Amino acid sequence: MPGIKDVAERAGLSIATVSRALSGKGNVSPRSRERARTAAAELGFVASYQASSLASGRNHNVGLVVPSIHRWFFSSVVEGVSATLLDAGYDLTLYNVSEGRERRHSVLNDFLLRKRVDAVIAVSLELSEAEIDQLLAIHRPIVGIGGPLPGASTIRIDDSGIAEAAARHLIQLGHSKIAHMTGDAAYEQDFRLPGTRQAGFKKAMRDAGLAVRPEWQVSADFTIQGAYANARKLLGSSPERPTAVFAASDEMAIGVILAARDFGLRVPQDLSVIGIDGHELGEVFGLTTFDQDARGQGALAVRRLLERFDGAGDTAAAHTEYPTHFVIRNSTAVPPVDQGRLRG
Amino acid sequence: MPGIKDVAERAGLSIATVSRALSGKGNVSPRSRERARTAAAELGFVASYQASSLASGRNHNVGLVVPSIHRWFFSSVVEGVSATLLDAGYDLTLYNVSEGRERRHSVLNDFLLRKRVDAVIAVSLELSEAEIDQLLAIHRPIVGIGGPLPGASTIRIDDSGIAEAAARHLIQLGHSKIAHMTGDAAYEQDFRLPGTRQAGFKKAMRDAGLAVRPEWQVSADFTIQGAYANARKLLGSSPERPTAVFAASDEMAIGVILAARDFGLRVPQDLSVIGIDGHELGEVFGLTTFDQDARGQGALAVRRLLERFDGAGDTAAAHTEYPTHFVIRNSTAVPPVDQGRLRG
DNA sequence: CGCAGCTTTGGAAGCGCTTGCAACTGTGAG
DNA sequence: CTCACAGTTGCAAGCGCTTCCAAAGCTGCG
Repeated sequence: MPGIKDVAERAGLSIATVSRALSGKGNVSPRSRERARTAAAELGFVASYQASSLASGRNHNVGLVVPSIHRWFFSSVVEGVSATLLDAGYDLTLYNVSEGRERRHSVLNDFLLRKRVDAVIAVSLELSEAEIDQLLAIHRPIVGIGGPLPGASTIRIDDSGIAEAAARHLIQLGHSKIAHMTGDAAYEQDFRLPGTRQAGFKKAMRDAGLAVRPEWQVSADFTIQGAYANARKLLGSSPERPTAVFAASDEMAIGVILAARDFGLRVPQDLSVIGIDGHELGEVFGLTTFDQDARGQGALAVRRLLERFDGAGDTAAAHTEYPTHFVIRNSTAVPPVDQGRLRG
Repeated sequence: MPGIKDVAERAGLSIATVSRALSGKGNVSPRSRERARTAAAELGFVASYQASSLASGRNHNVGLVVPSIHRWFFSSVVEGVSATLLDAGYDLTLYNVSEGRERRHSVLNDFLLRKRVDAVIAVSLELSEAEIDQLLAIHRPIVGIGGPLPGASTIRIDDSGIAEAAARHLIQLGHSKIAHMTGDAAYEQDFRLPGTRQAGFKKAMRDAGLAVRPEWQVSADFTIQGAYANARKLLGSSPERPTAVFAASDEMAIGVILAARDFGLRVPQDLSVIGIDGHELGEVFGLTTFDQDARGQGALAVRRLLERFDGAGDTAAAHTEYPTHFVIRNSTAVPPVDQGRLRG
């Protein structure tokens, strides 16, 4: 395995010059640069990351902390982060902390702190102040996606705003009996997102003078299967059925649609369903949704960091509201004619 | 940020002793060990990975190369690998090479070769001999999951065997008009998996004396939406319809089920569907499938590597066939009574 | 009481790079 | 023709650990 020394010998240059030539930093004559490059290529030399990290303090490695890898949002963010990082020549160290607080704790302490990553991207993870301080203390930029992260830069969509708009869309179609499927308490703890979206929903309802019926506020774990199970309860047991469901994620909206089909309810004729995400499956189900480009959010987070590394960016924590797009397909329509009213 | 020197001073020991005490290697008196630990804890000391890697040659980091992060199989493997690695105190460097050969090439060359990872886990990736040689040349163990990897250890399920068993299950139920949804050519190139499963299917058909009709051999990209689109063509256009579909993955099987529903076909009364995977969504759709524990495969791959690191394992490439379980739910049943035959 | 043989300890030499510094080269202006 | 200066280059000092080695401290047995 060739070292820089071998390259230097072969190129007839000093180690220092080779280092500068290959890294592009410092002044090197075109001639030397060319020689160094050729020699390196011929030997198949690749600089040892540990050595160069140790010497330079830069790792070319960013840590990505996600609460799960199975939810659409998270895997999409990972994809965006990964692609952008790879393009820039950075490694991605993935920390999947799905298994609870304990793992999360050990990740933060034993892994991130080991001076191993240049920066941290935390997705939908609410850290305690102490945890953030720890992270900030090691002098590494942090950017948070999809969750509040006091003291760090964040990228978020306007959760309450689009939730409100989603609900308003249903209301404007004429719905008044609207259910909301929100996220589980387990998620609330970390992400606070369920609450935010729910708040937007409630605001829209209140503004329209509509009642938020507690029995129509259901929750699930953000998965299709979880939402499916609970939507069956919602649609099967209520003496009166909602005419529309606003789900806090596309996966949950799909679960609702599947449950509706089980009961012979047609979407959108009998039941309107709206989600949030822009999941690839939305097309199959004709799902009306707010498209939040999760990949793009991941990519943006990385670009932000790269700017910082280049020294261009300012150190101040910046908060970006990532734009979303309303995608109307055919899972939402005017409510069915009220049977009771017809009869009366 | 405290260094080992600070710990040594505080503990009243030499740097060498502290290093031994904290790493657990070499003889250190219980007293010194205790002192070193306390001092390290008080200072919040964590050894720099780059420094210790440089000095020891061990990185405590394994590279995981996946072709995508969105397919069920891959994200499940990532999950299993991640959890097991984290438990063992290792970092996971993720290389998502979804964007084609070029990216793959650069990952192999510029990233993995940088002496940064202690081992490589390649999922469903077929590497050229040259690429494998390169990997083996840097003296790092490689284990492949779900794909052939000549020269490296592999973990695979019996693809052709379970495909054969799946087809046989349909045949034994009485089906003779069986379609097969296989993977795209794009996947074939790297994974060879579509072909292997297809071979199993064909063998079962041949053994039963049944014809493999080319127009019922369809393919998709392993996604629900891709399979859905092509299943619509299959079920909609054929003059004669198959009574059963064997899909090479659960996600594709689900796509088939959704397409069937669009045509008013009941599963399993009108159409039997069987998949392979053990996808979480299988339950929602009552999908009969072969459960391959993808998480478990990831975990096993890591355990294999850890054994090697501990020096216990032998260097020889080992091939493990990972067990699968047949899960019968209610997407498969006897074929519908043949209308033509009734009339005749 | 002495010594072999063990455990425990610290000194110091790296691991393979980056980079500050000083020396050296070549250029154009004076 | 000389001098100042910018562009190049190499030397050598680290980066923060691990680990070899030799020295020191113990133990127990003859």
